[in-house]
Amino acid sequence: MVGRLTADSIERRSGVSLWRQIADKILHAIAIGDFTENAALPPEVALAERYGVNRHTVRSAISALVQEGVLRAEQGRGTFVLSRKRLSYPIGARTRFSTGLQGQTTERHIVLLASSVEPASQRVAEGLGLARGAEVIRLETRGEADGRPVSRAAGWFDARRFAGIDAAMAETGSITASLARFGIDDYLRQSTVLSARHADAADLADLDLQPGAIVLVTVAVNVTPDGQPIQFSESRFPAERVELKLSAL
Amino acid sequence: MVGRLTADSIERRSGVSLWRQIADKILHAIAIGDFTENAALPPEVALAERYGVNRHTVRSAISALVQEGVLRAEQGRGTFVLSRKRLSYPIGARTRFSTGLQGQTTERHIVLLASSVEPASQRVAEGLGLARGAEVIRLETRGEADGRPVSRAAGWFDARRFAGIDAAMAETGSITASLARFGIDDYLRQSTVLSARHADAADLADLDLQPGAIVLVTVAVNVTPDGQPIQFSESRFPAERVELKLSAL
DNA sequence: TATAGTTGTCTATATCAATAGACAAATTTA
DNA sequence: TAAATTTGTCTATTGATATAGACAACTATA
Repeated sequence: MVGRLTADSIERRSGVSLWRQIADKILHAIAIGDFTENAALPPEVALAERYGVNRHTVRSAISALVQEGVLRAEQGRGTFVLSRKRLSYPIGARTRFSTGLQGQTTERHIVLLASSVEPASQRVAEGLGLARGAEVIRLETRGEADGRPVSRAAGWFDARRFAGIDAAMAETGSITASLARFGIDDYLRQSTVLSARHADAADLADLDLQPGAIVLVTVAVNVTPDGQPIQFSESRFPAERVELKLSAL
Repeated sequence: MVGRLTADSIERRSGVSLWRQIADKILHAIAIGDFTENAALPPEVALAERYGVNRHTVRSAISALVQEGVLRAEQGRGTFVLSRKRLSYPIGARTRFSTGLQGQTTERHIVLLASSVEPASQRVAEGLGLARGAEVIRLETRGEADGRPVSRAAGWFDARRFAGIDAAMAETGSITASLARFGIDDYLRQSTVLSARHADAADLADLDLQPGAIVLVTVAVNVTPDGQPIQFSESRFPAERVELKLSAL
């Protein structure tokens, strides 16, 4: 029902071009493992027939994916899959960036892109249990695994309790390690709200995506084991490279 | 960072038309509550300027949303928001359709669209702990709340253990009630894998969506309290109407 | 009752997206 | 080597997308 390169799923006049839709389908098929690495895609004429479009339209889709580094086309031979399956990012009671991707990647780390002190917006204040306008520290981060961006997040912390967490983050490259410096040995994911949308210009730049890509968005609150909110965050994941695995909390 | 009608987020040559991107932005802004019901949208010229596009392009976006029933345009007065915020669909250890939407809707139910007996595919077999090709019953369902489709799911059950569950489902309109007839008083969500993609033709028809819409996809396994798999399912949710709230398992 | 502000309609033009067909170039297979 | 298969390139045409400008129609307000 999902994922196979099925015929019945191309929409015209949708505001999404046919080549983009076909590119998305190929990406999805690769992501769920329909094509192993180095496998050959069906020839262009076959794909065109399957989707009921012109061969040139299929070529547009393929060339976009070649551009993205997902496929490699060889004249006379065929078109081949380069990239691997989607990463499976676990979300649970103890959601941690690095440990979650162990086994799937050889290397991963978090980069601190920017930090600032600002008054809490309505939703941040609610999430952290602070008064609206209270000072909070915002950390803008990007998660990378094997050299590819896999997440882009903003995290907010009570400025009074966590003064200097930006420096700690820059030094350690780890939220968990930074919180440890403030006496937080353990923390739990209290709530996660999930949505999806098209990537905007910022996402495209931050996550190295091509226009038209989809991002998964999580808005979450982390708390101490006794239920005290310590972090409010909004994270964006490239849907073509990451799926979220919801594990037992 | 997210959600406001921001200027910096329109991509050209993306395979997604500008009017579709703007329509998505407006939908998102409504969904996260930037516009309350009956609120007026900024005038077309203002939106055009904000996004750096022609007024006619904004009009295309608006007319698509009027078509979808999200907005109402009145000549001389303005354009107004009709629809409410997204439903928040809870996913946790005891994910149940009806109870999860209580409080947010006045009415909700599940419609059985089709059922069949078939050999288990690789992934269904893995999910249910059966041999590949073992007989399974597939139930195709649609969840509706206040008359609007909010989910479209396929569920698979071991045909030997749950023979007749299709009839029970048709009669009761509830997975929980149907399972109860087979002695399952309680069941837990064991795993959920989440992804997002553009809606395909089937989604458009089933979920009453417009072309270009995004769907959230969950693939889940439900087990008895002692860990025995009883249901494998794949559900699709319209991202413009539903967000997923991951609660404690 | 003017006037300003807003949506609705029309014409025209340029660019992107998609189709159609033909043939070249490279590789594999018979 | 010849034939079949597959990707690459080119020309031409059509329809959708986007821009630009002008003005009509309607509403609210000064």
